[in-house]
Amino acid sequence: MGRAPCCEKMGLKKGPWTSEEDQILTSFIHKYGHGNWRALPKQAGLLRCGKSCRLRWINYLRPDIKRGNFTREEEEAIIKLHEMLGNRWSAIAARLPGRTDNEIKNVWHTHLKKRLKDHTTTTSSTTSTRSSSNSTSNVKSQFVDEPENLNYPQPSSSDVSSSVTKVSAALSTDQDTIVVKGENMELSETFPDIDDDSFWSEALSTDNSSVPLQFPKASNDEPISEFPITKNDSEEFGFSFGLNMDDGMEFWYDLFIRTGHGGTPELPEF
DNA sequence: AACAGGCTCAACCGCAGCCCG
DNA sequence: GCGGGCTGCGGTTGAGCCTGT
Repeated sequence: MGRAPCCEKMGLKKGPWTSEEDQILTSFIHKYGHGNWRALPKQAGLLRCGKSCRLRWINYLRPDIKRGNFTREEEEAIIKLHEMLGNRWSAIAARLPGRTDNEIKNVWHTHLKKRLKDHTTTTSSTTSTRSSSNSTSNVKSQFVDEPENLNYPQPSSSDVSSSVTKVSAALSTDQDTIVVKGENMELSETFPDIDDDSFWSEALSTDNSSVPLQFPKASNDEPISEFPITKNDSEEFGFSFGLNMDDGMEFWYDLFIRTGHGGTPELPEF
C-alpha cells in the first residue's frame, strides 16, 4: 500500500528532542490528545514529523512510562514472553505495564540475549524439560542453576537468595500458560490465546493516555502556543498522572505476592 | 590523564497492514 | 476492488557514556 512520506519535508527537525519540544508535545497531547499524529506537529507548532512525535510520546513522554532499570521479574517476564511471542516487542510490551516496545527491544538486545547466549555456551550440558526447539527454551534452568550469573545484587542472606531463585524458577510456562507457584498453593494463571491481544488491552485499559482525544477546531493552521494543564483538563479527558504507574506497580506487586515474597519465604523446590 | 573499545538507549528508517473514499 | 493516507511495528543506527588499559 501507499507508504507514508517520511520526515523529508524541508525544515523538519531531526535528532534528539529538546526539553522545550518535549514540553510542547506533552502539553498539547494532554490538552487535545493525539487524534492525528500527522497533523499534530503542525497544530502544536513543532518542527517535527508526526512519526517522530508519536515515537517521542510513546517511548519517552507518556506519563505511565516506568523509567529506570528493569526488575528481575520484568526481565524474566520478557524472556518468557519472547520465548512465546518471538520478536513481537509490542505484544511483549503490552504485557509489561509501563514498558515500551523500544525499551524492551533494547534490553533484549543489550542484556537478555547476551545473557542467554552466555548461559547456553557455558551450561550446554544442562538439561531442560522442555522439548521446544526455541533457542531460549532453557531460560528456566538458567535462573535455577546459576543465579550468580545475573547482574543483580545478591542479598547477604542465603535464605533470601535462594527464595529469589526459587521464585524465578516458578515462573514456568507451557506455551500460553504461565504458572505461578507458591507455598501451599498452585495458582495457575491461564492466559487466553496470546495472539488475541484484546484480553490484555482490556486488562490494561486504564491507559487513557493512548486514547485519542479531540484536536482543537482547526479554523486555521495557527499553531497553538499555550496549553496550560489544569486539573479540570485532566479530569475532562479522563487523564490522570500516576494512575497507570500505579497499575503497573500493582501488577508486579501482585506477582510479588503470588510468588511468595509477600510473606512466605519458603517455596517448593524445583 | 588520555585513549580505545564496548555499551546503552533514544531516535530514525522503511515496511506492512488497516482504514476509508 | 483499488489505491492513497496513515499508523504501528521491528530492525538498525549513532551519539554519548562507561570502563578498562
